[in-house]
Amino acid sequence: MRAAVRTNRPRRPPPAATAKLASSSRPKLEKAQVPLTLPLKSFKLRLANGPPLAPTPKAFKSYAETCATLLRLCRAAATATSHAAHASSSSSSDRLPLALSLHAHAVRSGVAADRSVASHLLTTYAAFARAAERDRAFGDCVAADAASSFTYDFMVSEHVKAGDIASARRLFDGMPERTVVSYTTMVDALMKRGRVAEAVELYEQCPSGSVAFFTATISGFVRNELHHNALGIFRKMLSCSVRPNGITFLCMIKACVGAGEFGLALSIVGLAIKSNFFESSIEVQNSLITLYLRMGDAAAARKVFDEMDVKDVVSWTALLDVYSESGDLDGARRVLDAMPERNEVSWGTLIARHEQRGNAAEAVKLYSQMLADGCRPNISCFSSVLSACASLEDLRGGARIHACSLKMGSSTNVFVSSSLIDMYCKCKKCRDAQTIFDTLPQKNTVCWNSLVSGYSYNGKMVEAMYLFKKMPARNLASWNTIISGYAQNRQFVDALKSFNAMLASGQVPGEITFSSVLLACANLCSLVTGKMAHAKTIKLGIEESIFIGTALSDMYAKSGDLQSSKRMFYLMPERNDVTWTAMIQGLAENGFAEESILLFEDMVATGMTPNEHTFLALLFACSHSGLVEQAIHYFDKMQAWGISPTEKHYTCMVDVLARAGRLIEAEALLMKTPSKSEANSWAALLSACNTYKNEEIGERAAKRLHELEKDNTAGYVLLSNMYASCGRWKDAARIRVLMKGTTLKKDGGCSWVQVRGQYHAFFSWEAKHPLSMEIDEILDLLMWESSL
DNA sequence: CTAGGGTTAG
Repeated sequence: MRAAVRTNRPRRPPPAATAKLASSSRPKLEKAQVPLTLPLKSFKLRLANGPPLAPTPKAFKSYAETCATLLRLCRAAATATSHAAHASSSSSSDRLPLALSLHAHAVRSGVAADRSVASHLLTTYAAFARAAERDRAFGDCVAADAASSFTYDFMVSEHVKAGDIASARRLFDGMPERTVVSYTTMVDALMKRGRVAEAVELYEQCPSGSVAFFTATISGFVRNELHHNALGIFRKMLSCSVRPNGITFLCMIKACVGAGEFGLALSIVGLAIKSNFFESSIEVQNSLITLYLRMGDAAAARKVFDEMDVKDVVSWTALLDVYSESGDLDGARRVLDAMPERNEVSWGTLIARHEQRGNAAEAVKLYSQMLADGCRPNISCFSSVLSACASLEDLRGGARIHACSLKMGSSTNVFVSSSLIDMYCKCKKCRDAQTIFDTLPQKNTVCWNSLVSGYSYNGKMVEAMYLFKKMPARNLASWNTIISGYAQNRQFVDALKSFNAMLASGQVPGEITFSSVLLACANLCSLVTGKMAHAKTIKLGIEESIFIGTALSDMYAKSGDLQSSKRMFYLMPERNDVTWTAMIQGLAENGFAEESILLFEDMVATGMTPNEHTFLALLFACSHSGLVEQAIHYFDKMQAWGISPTEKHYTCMVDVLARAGRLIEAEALLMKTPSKSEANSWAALLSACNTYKNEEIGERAAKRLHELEKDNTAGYVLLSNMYASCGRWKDAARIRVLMKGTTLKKDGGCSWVQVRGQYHAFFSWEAKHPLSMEIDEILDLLMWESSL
């Protein structure tokens, strides 16, 4: 069954083309083929007898009309061949020489300057894809003052079709009188290229309006995600008493969906039904499926689909998305298999949904199935599957798709190349990403952002900043990329510097910006900067956002201002699991273990589901306050909730047991740890063995620690300390010598304060601060005073 | 010569 479909597909044109062919081109083709031979033959005969003169104006007119009709027949033959492959190619190829001789003949007999003949000549050459002759015919037409509005309209649209907007615009500007049709063509072309401002200017200049003109403007705004502007145009259109048609309704449903104006959408659907544009248009019905889907009413969407008389690939694909959106990807797959025919959009939808939900492997698998089904991937498809490869760090798969996009000529598309840059960077191939970037003929801000983000992902902040500075244009995402890049690489001071540069540049920060900025403030314990950021969120009116609220509460807690942290937490209009976890963690880190545990119980009481991070914060609280029994209780409870402990949970548990001196239990738990790679757990145990002077377990722990991490300095220090504490000085010294031999340097502690915007750092292993002498003196003084 | 605007995925 599937095999039959597969073999048929490449031969069959896409459904949209079929519909178009059926409605417009095919009747034309038949009309052209029947009378084609007869008049042309008689005309050839007349040509052979020499050009007839046109003695009376009436004869001249009829001769010109004949000429025009014949040229129309020639053109019809040309368009018929280019539209349908099954039309006999021989019949059209001999039409071009005929058209050429007709042209010559028309010139000789002086009818070439006839408006009708001139425009037919033009359209004939265009249909034969003879751009040079077309332009010459147009020039002659203008010179002979035979250029009608249609001629200009036609040429403007020819330039637009060729992608030459500059020429189209020049011609449009030079038109003796601009028509609504040309306004429509220009507005549409500019909108499709994202040049909204220029399009709007033309829209406002246009003195009148037609359905197509208003609809093109609406569609342009929708395309550029300016949905509310689209709604405004619709109102304007109605106030000009221009009646919307099926296409207008289609665009308006899209506009309402984009703007989230569902009520309005439904009344527009009502209007479409009343004016009979609903039943007659499969497209309007298809867009209604998506409308209900976006409204969250899957049942209604399904009902629309079921009640449709005629369904096409688009209807089926929309249904497929109804299943994907509700999370039923298996159901979506069943729809795909049940579809009478599939196209690249159907596959692409399923691939994209899998990719978005984190099923990257499935997305890649579906991609190969799509190829096997005979569908050619398009831009969005490449983009989704490359993102999937990026998250899988699948360099081989990604490179294969890169090769495929190269073959199909899509690799230089900005969407595809941004995904390629991202994919290579995630696979740690920054050089390849850079090469792709360098060879791009035109790049947009997204391409730049991808590479900047790629370098910061690989910890190369110098390169990232170099690129960032070179960017021709920066948007909010660019600033977010560089700021979060610094924050992720723990260069918090640089993150704040970039934030200040952002504000100075006039770019308004967004929620994502603040989450990085507040993270930086929290880690620098820079309460003053954090408060300033807080003030900015209030000014921007985003302090009520759940992300901002959580980040603020976290920042205050990490900076030690628990009062403010709690106030933020309790004032938040809504909280999620992350919010609760941050507060529980904040209390725990500041030593309020009991309060932390109470808050956890509150969280559960409100019906919120704790996640693995919540339990980690809770166990952390217990371990820092020596609440052994509680820790054991919550560790068991966590598993009852269906959350399996990670290495970090085990580390916390080992720590709390070991600190309480329950070394045997701690070691037993550690042996049960599924992944035995967590060196910190063994270090915690070793440290406790040091405190409780247990050499036997201590030596085993040290051995494991050494196996796991040869370069783990902490292990050496702990072991050495343990020997020292037991009085085994020789062993202690041996470890110290070993450390020196491995050129290991003991990691030291570091603390800092911020004074008038300047950071002062103090290291445990060396006195580096230039004022350390003075500081020590003051410290002595303070200690002496407090001892009085 | 009756144009010019279009449904599904990202």
